[in-house]
Amino acid sequence: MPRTSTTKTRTRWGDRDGRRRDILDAGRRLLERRGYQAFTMRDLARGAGVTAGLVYTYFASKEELFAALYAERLDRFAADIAPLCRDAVSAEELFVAIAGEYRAVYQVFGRELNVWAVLLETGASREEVAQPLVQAATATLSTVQAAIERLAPGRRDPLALPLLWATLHGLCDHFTGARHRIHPYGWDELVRFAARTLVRGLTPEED
Amino acid sequence: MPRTSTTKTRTRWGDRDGRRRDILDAGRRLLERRGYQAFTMRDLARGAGVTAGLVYTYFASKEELFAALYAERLDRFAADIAPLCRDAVSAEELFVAIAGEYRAVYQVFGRELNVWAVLLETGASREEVAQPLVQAATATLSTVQAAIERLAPGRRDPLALPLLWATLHGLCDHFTGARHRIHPYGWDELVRFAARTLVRGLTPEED
DNA sequence: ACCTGAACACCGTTCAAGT
DNA sequence: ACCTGAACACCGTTCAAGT
Repeated sequence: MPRTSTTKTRTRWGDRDGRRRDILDAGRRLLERRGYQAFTMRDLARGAGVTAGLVYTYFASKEELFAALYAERLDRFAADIAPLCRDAVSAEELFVAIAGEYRAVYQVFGRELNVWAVLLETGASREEVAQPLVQAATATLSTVQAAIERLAPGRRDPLALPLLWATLHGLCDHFTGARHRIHPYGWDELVRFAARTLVRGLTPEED
Repeated sequence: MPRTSTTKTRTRWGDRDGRRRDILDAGRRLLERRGYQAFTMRDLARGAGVTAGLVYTYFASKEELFAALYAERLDRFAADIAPLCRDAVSAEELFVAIAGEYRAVYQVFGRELNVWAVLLETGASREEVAQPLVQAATATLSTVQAAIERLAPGRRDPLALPLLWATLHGLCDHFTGARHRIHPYGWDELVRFAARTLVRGLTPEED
């Protein structure tokens, strides 16, 4: 076939799995390029080579499609940080490394919907939508928890993990948008400072 | 006039200041009751006793109306925390107290648009919209900064304030939505823990 | 059975026409 | 000059009709 390598072979009529992938791929592409706003079901359909109406036989709503994309991304995030958690030599370095990965997720997904916010709001009524998100989040957290226990053998408060997560979230949000007008500090600088401060604050007295 | 006290006197034809207030009041009411989503310009107009079209002679867009409401709320926030900053006896208590006030703001405004995010995105093109927001934010920050200097006379890193703010933001976001599914800790518990951890982490070595 | 394309209800926004 | 109400362009979603 005289096609350039970038041109995908067309999904066959009736290939539900392939079609579903096409839709998710188009969704991811659109989300990364243009963000959730200016993300139209008609654009999505065009990107996937189908009609808007058809998308609704694969996903019940725009929100559920978004949740599916989110779950996929969180799985990749969990896979990305697993080696970091395994190999990190200090809690401070681990925090900084995870922050970088989390920021990439946040820039695409964080603004409109956040990791857990989807869960109950749509999840209360449709458990099968929330479940992959809960699972990815839980897996991520236990990976990090294991690393914390390895790096900080001393007694560690169970509240530490939620606090670290909230801080990470706040830092990402702080650098999405236009904070530059309020303070002049950059991402690297503030994340490093946060890591140092938190590690120091969480380390037991007899340091 | 045989009117109940809850019935406002109708704004006179041509009273631009009164009309503007009516629109802002209706907007605030709608925002607090139903949130930004399900906030319709037609509902807003009905709440203010006017037509949707008229709103656009007072505010250039839904977003600018929202920014105006936000600025008003931030001014109230700044006024609310001023006495807290003046009277606080410890940095930990101050953090907890401010967190409570900030959460109230966040629950209405935080989800869709955050304090600074509006600034540049709409602000780059329309400075007069961004300016009140920047001003309210700056005023708030300097109030807090003064309190920090009073409570912690030792050398204090300038990065502390941005970190505290990001953490606050992250905590609020963490408790807006459905985090309950991931961890069992409550707001009071986690905020208290965050306050203790941050104060400890920010206090110079020779403690 | 998968899939299309027209339609529906609704949104933010504009603007000629009223007073 | 302030204000209305109809209209415009567009959105998410549905559904009869095609293959």
